[in-house]
Amino acid sequence: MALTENAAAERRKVRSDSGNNGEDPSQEVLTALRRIIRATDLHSKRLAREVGLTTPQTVVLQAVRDLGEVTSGQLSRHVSLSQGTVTTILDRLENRGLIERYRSASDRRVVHSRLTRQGRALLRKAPPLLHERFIEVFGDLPAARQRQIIKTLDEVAAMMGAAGLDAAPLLDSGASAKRER
Amino acid sequence: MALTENAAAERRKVRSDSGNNGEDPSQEVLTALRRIIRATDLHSKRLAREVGLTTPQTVVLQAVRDLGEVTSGQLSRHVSLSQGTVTTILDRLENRGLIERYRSASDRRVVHSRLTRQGRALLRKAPPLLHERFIEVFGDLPAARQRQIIKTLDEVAAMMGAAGLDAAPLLDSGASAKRER
DNA sequence: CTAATATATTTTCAACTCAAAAGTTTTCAA
DNA sequence: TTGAAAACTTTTGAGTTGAAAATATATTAG
Repeated sequence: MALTENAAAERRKVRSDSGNNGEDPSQEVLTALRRIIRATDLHSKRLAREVGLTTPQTVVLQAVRDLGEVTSGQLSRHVSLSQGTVTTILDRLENRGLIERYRSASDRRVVHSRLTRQGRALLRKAPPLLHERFIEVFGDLPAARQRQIIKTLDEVAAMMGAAGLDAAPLLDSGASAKRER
Repeated sequence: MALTENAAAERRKVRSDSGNNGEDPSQEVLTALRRIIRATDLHSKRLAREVGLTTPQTVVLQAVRDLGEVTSGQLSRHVSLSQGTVTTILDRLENRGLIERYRSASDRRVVHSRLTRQGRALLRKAPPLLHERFIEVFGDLPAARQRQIIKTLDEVAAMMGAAGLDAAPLLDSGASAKRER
């Protein structure tokens, strides 16, 4: 009996809900993410043109700098990219003489990477990995707001199932313990 | 005395030199974004395996459904992808018989796309564009928190320069001089 | 009417990305 | 010792991505 009225009421509620086009909230998340991803792509292409290094190349190069003699597996976990992806990026960096690769003497399966002099020099010119406007605007926010944003982004990453991937490498910084081989 | 003006300079000074231990907040944003982007990539690959449509393909297909007879330029703006990208995705969808393309009779430069029966059928199986876990967890959050998250993501997108990028840069010459036609 | 210009799309190019398969080397068990 | 299994890395295959060049068509100035 009251079914039709309930349906009508529900529709009315949905339609008048917010100023926007009655979008499902997940949809809005998706749209926002797509714009963020596109912005990072555009920025990366611009860096490639102006500085000669894309964002992923820079991230990997910095990781090589920070981790020292490092295997591609460690790199892969550190920068959140698959092993194959890291290999192709290292290929390019090696071809340009920015890094060197060599097999470990003790275990010839593993391949170490390290910066060359040129890689170190190029890295000093430090291409900014985020849009300048972002760095500027973000840096002007109150510290509390900055933390909120980071926390929200981490939450979203966790909700998307990205949590476990970097759990292991947390040891990287602390695992300087005793790893004798 | 110049202290207030040095705020910006101080911000920039926060670049750590050799091991970036200090965890500059921008760096944390970058890391979170990379994990989010990776999660969306992984999800897209999984969809491709299980449903036969990647995320971008689904997004474009849905846009064709929602916009009706649509040009690739309109699609490009609607889904936040470059024109060339949209073309390659439409190529794939067309090859599989999910859409049709045909030139406009009135202006033969423009190409319209529309769903085929099969495209419509496949869309009804609606592959979820976000990780199920995300949809579930996100949906359980209070509505106010959901809105906060969306607002934060939109803010981040805007800070990265992704806000009005679609239309504006196309009119680079003359800067919005209005001309009667 | 013709040439220049503008508009819409596609093509080309280089890079990124992951999964899965393939290739090496090491370790371990029988 | 000899296989088999495990551990690492690279290769392969398919798809996404944007910039810039190339095409095709339309519009406009002279």
